[in-house]
Amino acid sequence: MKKQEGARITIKDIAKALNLSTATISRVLSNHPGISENTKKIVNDKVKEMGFALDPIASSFRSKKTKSIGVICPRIDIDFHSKVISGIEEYAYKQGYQITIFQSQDSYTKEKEIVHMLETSLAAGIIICPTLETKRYDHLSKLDKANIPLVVYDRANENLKANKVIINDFEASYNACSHLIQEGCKTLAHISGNQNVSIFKARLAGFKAALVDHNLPVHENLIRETENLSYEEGKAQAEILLQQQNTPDGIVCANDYTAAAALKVFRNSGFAIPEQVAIVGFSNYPIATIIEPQISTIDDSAYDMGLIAAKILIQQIEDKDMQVLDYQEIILKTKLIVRASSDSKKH
Amino acid sequence: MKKQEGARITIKDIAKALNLSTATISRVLSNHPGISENTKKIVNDKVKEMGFALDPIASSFRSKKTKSIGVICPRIDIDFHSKVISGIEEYAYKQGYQITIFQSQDSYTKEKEIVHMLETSLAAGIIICPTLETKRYDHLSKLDKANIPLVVYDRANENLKANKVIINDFEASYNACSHLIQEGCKTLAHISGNQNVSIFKARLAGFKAALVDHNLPVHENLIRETENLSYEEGKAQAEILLQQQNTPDGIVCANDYTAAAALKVFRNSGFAIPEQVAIVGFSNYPIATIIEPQISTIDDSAYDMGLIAAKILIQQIEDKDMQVLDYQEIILKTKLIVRASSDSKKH
DNA sequence: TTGTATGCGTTATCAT
DNA sequence: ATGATAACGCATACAA
Repeated sequence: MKKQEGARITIKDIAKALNLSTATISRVLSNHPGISENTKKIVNDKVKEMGFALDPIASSFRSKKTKSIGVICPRIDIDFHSKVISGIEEYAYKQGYQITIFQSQDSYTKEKEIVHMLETSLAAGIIICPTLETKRYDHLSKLDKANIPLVVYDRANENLKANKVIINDFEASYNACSHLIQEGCKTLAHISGNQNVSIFKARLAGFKAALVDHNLPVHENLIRETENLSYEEGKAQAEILLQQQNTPDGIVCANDYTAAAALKVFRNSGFAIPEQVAIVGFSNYPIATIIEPQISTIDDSAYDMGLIAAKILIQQIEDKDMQVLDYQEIILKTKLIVRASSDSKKH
Repeated sequence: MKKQEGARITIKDIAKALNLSTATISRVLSNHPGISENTKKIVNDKVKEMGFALDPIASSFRSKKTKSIGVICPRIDIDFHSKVISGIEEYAYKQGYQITIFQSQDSYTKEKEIVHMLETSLAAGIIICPTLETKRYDHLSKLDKANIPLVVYDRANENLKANKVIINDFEASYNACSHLIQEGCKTLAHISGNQNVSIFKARLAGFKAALVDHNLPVHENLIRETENLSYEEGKAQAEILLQQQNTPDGIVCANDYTAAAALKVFRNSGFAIPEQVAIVGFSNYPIATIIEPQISTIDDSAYDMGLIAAKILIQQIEDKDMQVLDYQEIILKTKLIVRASSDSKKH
């Protein structure tokens, strides 16, 4: 009886065609040792000839291993996260892994739900940027027991023991502030992000430390917290700064949207940028080079962060037996990019 | 003998605990008709009590169906695509589907490779924005035979028979141009995208049609094609426009980056915006409201596009039996957003 | 309404 | 170096 039209070609068909056992075919296909070069060749040839491909589902089912990496981020359509994911995808694809993406919408409940689902669906590993709400980490720590490797990126709380890929927000912000001081600023302001989030706390701390180290006063009234670092919030806070007695001559912003907003508010009020007020942003968004004057900023290497997160995750997936003893913590270098908004020489 | 610690709970365990057959458990779990309310209840209770969840891999293996939607786009870290994907993810997640993401990097070869892989991995369906290089569509049309529903978004070639979610680029561009004409512009320019791509062809065609319909001349020397609609290319083309005898008093740009560039070039050369040159962009990028003056643009409803793509895909996945006869083509409404760059009244 | 039995395609164990 | 065969967890055809 002829094989039904359209039916899937299986390992059995290859075995039959070559008078070999399915075991041998399987071994060739997964590069097991102890197969003669000759059979390797004839099997591979036949596989190509018949256009055969392993059924990844059957394979996963039997081996209890998948090639699928779960990625959880607050939202995909935020520039930073989409760049990270782009880096993850590119590396993972080359290594034969697929990435499955989830948006937590910054909801802790949803994050837990997604993690649990990935656990039961046998994800090979998980890469996550935890929500702003996440304070407890049980759902993540228990992945260890389930033998699912985990990498946290960007928002890495110190209470969570896990592999981490982060940037040194403290240092980056310290450098940004020091740069403004070197440009001659004396009265410095900071437009900050949500202070419940470690990275924004670190940026504020770096800002303050730079002031202290350079013997400049910390003006608490010039430290303005925002919730989401949106352009609108930046505008509102910049307007408050404008009304202070001690108007700042330098502003370190926790992202480029708020930097753009501050720039606009101060320029519209007649301040020369950077002569009277110098401004530095954070993250190197596209707008930073489109705004006039162009905004000095910190390159946060989002793409690299994704690439490296994928790299250490896959390394752990494939070295599962060899017991990785310590969690890795990769701190990526940031780079201060000086542009017209803070560079008196260029202006 | 006690069940081994850490071993997965299966349907069998539930069956044993309740003195029912695995078939019954399976039926309850997949909501089959013809199960008494009573057994439904005791099974569901036990399932909760034991913290059981179906093994999705085993389930897929057996039923030959997955809950995984493949999404292929040129790059994730492009604002438009990340918004579309965000929409896809949100809808799909609610319906119990996962999305697996791939970047084609605008390579036709890679696109084919990915599609083929999704075919063998039994994707429940595929959502794709084809590459700029894609001219042949065999790899996509044959998904029909494999019984994998397909939805194409944004770049939908007329040669490809498939479900499509697109915007009316012709109309959007026509409206943008007509708007400038109503504002009093007589000499209109267009900074266009790659003319091998249908949507950019349509935007140019819409631009021209508006001119013709309003009895204005089409100046071929004022139609400037770019490869990627980047800010830099926009600048270069704007500078060329500046040197023409017939300097334009209105520019329709195929995206907001080139619009921002044109705005900058013309303003730096002493032109008043919008009084001497009015400008309209396309896509409503974040920069459009940050640049000064703010840029008029077209809202391309990227998020909705993703949402709807997911919706019609899942509908087809679940109605597979009922033979969807025709391909759907959804054309989303666009909206002209008038801002200072083209609105003489507001200025 | 429920139970029995089979097999999906692959990998892994044990043999040879 | 290769073969025979069991087993993974579930869904379904068929039986009762």
